[in-house]
Amino acid sequence: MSTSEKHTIILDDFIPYRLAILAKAVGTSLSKTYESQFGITNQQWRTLFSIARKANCSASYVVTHAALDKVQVSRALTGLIDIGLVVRKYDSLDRRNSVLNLTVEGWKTYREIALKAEKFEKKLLESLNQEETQILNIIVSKLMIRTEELEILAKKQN
Amino acid sequence: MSTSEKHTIILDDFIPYRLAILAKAVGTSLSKTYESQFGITNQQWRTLFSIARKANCSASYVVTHAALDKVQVSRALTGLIDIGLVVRKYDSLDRRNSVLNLTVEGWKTYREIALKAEKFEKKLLESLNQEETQILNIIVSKLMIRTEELEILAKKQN
DNA sequence: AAATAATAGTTTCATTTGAAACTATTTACA
DNA sequence: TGTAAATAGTTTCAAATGAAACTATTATTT
Repeated sequence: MSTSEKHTIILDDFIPYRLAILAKAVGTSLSKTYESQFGITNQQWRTLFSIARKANCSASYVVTHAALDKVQVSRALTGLIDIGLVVRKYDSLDRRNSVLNLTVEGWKTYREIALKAEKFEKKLLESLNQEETQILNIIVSKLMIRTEELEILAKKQN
Repeated sequence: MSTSEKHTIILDDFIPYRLAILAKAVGTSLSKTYESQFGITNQQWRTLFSIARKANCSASYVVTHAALDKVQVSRALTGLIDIGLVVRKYDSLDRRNSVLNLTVEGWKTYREIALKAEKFEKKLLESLNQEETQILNIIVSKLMIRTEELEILAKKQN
């Protein structure tokens, strides 16, 4: 074995790479089920789903619950308000906080997209047996936690 | 249960979302281990790794083996050649095809990044037991295949 | 052999992105 | 009370992205 072969990483077997490819493929496939029909971006539907889950929430709530940054949420909201799916008011007790809600049309769109998303997920998971689906969820949770741990470790070394 | 709650998708439980978040977190964490030190982007190291795996390859080879599009590969190569990690010649039998190789410096950088990447993957997978790691690989493969199937099915319906 | 199509790769341009700077409001504290 | 710090959200600007148009070369057709 030559020196150059000692550390040969086969991209196809490298977990971070595999996860990136898979997540992109799944995400692209899913987005096709709503983007053209509803004219909504991934960031917008994540925002929509966050507001659906918690009425009267603020943009900050969306930031933490949709894993978007505040710039993305600000832009997603502008779009959603423009097309009449979301209404924004401001908290009278603290006028910095927005108070977000879905309109009737917003709820309708939300339900339609949610239905499609559920169907998509169901079809995707048909390829796994019940045990695998369960373990997948456990593994994803473990890897998320581990990644955070590694981040903290790395920071300490700087 | 109200109509609006019937199809409540909790983002945190939605597999496509979970995969996206996980892949992004892992990718960001990994990229920190090489981006600053080597001044190399994700696309560039994927390109580097593809060439390391197959000397004298063409840009098209990189396109298929690094899951990048031809624009990304073209730009990654420009950068890698600029900083002296890759040399490009052209196939004398078909001058459209490039013939790519790592320089001595390219091999050195490759080995250093490969070592870091391996360590990172190892640390990441420390959170899983051996069985889980195995199943993870099986699941990722199955989901990749399933996503392709769903894409084909969706296309047929248009 | 000339015209057409196909392939490999690059450049252009319009859009997307995200960090940093900014506005507006509220809180802390001197 | 007035000044500084913090918080919520928006805008700006420069870089990253990707589709489409482009160049260069080779293959195929007529």
